[in-house]
Amino acid sequence: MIKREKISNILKSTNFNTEVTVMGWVKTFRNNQFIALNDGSCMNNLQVVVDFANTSEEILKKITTGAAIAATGLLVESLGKGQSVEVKAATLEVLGESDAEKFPLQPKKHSLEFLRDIAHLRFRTNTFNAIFKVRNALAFAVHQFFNERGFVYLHTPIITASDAEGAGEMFRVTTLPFENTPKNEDGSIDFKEDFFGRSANLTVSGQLEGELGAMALGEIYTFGPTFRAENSNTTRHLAEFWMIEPEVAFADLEDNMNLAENLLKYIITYVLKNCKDELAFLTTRLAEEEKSKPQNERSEFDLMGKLQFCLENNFERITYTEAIEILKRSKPNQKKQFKYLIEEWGADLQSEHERYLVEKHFKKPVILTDYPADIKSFYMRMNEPDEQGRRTVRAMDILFPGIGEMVGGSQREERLDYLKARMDEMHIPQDELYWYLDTRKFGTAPHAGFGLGFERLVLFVTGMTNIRDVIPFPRFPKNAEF
RNA sequence: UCCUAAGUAGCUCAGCUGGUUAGAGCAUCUGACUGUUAAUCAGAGGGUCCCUGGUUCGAGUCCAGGCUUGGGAGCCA
Repeated sequence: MIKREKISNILKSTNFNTEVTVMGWVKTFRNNQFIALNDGSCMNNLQVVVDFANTSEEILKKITTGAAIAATGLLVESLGKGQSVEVKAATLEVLGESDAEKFPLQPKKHSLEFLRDIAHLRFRTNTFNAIFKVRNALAFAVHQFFNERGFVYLHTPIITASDAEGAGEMFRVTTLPFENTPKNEDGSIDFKEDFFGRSANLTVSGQLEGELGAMALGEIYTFGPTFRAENSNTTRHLAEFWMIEPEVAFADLEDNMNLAENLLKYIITYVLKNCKDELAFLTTRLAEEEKSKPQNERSEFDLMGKLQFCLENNFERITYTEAIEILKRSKPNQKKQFKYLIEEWGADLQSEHERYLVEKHFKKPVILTDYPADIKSFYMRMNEPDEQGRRTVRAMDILFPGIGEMVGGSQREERLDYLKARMDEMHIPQDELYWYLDTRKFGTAPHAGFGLGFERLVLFVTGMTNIRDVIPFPRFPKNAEF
């Protein structure tokens, strides 16, 4: 194929009157003369000027929105106002036609709901072009951050046999037939006949395996798909999502919080530096959207301002107990505006409470630590009971404005006897997790880690509000199209 | 799963207290124009009113059930 010039390069070029070949998809064709051409290399379009008097009617008719074309001609300074350069097409080839009556994208605003229905084509819009460029940059920044610090990128399994983690409903993995399924004498399914010789599921977290790696490699992280079969219908849950899970040996909760905060700030800095056009576009997009909201619901920062603010300020770090005190004294609690009123220590925080802390009280990201043991997982390190005998664990959740829980993590319980006691208490079978317990038997050490929901990060950075719009092909209840 | 709103042309939406042939803007098609920026002007075509039942002389409109979607809640990342 003829070597094409990327539009991103051409728009920056000043090599006027040289011949170039460009290939891309037609956004609009105005006045039978002007093609707005996009090849995905950047957000902006290149104007290709067609000499319609000397171009066959047959070709002109095929230059429709969505068609793929190749154009060769001189790069010149634009005569028109909206752009600095343009290509005067000497030859024009239609690579792939696009029936204008059937192509669903028009040169106008489409609702995000409609675009979700045509997720296979929504990449061709400015908005999704920007979102997936930013998503890519975020992913790259994650790897760069950890690589610079000597972390090992560990590939934990996607299929797991343990269903003891309690992190949520799991998708079953099986090759057993749906009919005449082999049964045990008691009528239950005989998984010995199944592919793995036992029941298997898609992973809900790589943490336990990650800990095994950290207890030898020192510092590891995972970054892969995660699956939850919860019937969650919200703007911040997916059945298939990507999670980043670092795990660090010889680290406590303090180190863990520092790592998470540094990671988030590093990534945001990277994107501010490397995705200027995309963030500028998304900032404008969000501002437009905010215009339709009532004044009191609009945010005080625009998207860029919000990201900048996040970098310039330390995340607020408070304990659960302190948070409860703040919430108890808060106006919405005293005026009984909360749906769930905060009355006593031990209550799980509802999202209205988290939002109050983050969006009203502190107005910045908040790290909540030391939750009551009763509402947290078995593997979190137990604190000494306080003077009132209340038990807490060394957990931390990082809450972001508009997103809620972005990060959930903890210092891990490294003391074998404590861990076993907790597992018994929570009815987690020790024999199934013998391999996990082995790390505490042989050379146990303090360690800590967390899980960062990648799509939630993309939401925050792009200013989008529905998690289904920041992953190419979202999976959620009743939907696995594409 | 619960609460709530919605589903009408390719898209966004109007359609009153049930009434004759269901509308608009954009898109599409045809023609005009030709340095346009979501081009402009004139005309034309385009409908399983989400599905299944029911009430009624008559249902886009009312009732019941279902499906899907948006928003909120729960589960969580």
